[in-house]
Amino acid sequence: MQQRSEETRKQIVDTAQTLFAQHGYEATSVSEICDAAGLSKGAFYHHFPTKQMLFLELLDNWLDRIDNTLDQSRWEKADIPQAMIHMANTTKGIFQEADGGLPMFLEFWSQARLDPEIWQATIAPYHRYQKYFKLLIKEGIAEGSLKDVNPHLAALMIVSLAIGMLLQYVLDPQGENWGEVATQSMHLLLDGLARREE
Amino acid sequence: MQQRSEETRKQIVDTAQTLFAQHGYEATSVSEICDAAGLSKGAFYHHFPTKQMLFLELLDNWLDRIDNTLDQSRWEKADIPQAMIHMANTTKGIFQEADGGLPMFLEFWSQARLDPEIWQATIAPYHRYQKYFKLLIKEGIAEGSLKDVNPHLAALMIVSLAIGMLLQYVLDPQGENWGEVATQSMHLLLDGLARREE
DNA sequence: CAAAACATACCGACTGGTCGGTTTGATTCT
DNA sequence: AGAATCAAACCGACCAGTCGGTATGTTTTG
Repeated sequence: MQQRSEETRKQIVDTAQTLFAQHGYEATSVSEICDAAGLSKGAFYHHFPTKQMLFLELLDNWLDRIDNTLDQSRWEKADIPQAMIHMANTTKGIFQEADGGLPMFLEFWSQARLDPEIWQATIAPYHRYQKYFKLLIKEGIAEGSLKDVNPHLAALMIVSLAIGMLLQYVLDPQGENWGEVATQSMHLLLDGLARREE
Repeated sequence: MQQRSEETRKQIVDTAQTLFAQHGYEATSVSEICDAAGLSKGAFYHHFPTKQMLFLELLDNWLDRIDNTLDQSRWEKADIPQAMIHMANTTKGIFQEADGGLPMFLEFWSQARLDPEIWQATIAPYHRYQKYFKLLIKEGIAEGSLKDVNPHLAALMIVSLAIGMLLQYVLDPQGENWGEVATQSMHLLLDGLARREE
């Protein structure tokens, strides 16, 4: 019993993931998901209270995968700048992890920005990343590998860069080798653009 | 006669701008726009072929205003880094220029990303900005105020930063003084984060 | 058998867009 | 001047279809 139930649930999630990525959240109807999954609407609403809740599950899955990817590159590096560069390297994986699903997250979020409940679910992880990098930079300053910059500001910058690149990746996936761009950007950010007097 | 027509058209555009910003693009129906504008659906479709086309007009208006804002800070420059910082200063104005309308652009774009025609209308200005900054950086390198970095890459970074901050501004307008953050970030980007051996 | 799992038929609300008709205001004709 | 004319501007009832969600029935499973 539980066996079949879980399979069905997984089937719904997987199918929805694919269709959302393909046509977007709004453009994909519950009926379409059911048809493609070879199930009925009854089955769908047996497993999920609303379409939104199904989506939130997808969102959580994705955030979890990001967290894992990010944490992995945290521990092996002794030096903060190196850790940051390594993180930039993993960006490509994060891009692909979403597997074309990024636009749908964006769409969903922009739709649900007025719903307080959904709003919390989306903004919380964002603040988490902000704090994460702030801490990282503080460590870097403490260990002397980074300048004595404003950690909060620097963290905002890094998050901005990440978000900006994610968005551009969505916009134009083929236009650039975004994984490479992420890595090089981190180097550039660490070194600075302006010529120094020597 | 033409007098009235233009007033009506403006009325539609203004009302739509407000409602889209308030509730989003999809969530705002044509009927709602008509009601709020004190007009009929017939009037609406007399002036605009589709809801999408009305939106594209709003988009164009906004892009024009950005271009103007950006170009203004271009000519008084003495030195490329200074011009870049000055541009970062104007970011705040660009944020406010959209006046709560940013989410709707995002939503619309994420919805219409599969429509080739709309796609062109949205991606073209984006590429324009990329080239604009690339050129700026080349000039900076030529005049010796910038390091000999990869101009394309640096331009991508700046655009990424801008996009990322725009998005975060949308996400959390009150959370930070984003105008100030933009300015400081540009300084940080020019100087770099990493401590130099001296 | 009871409860969970799934299917089917259906609902009410709402959508963008259409269409035949009416109003308006400037132009032309007498 | 004033009546006739005509096209642009505007109205609003009305599609044809979609949507998320529900109520009720049927099958499967422990």
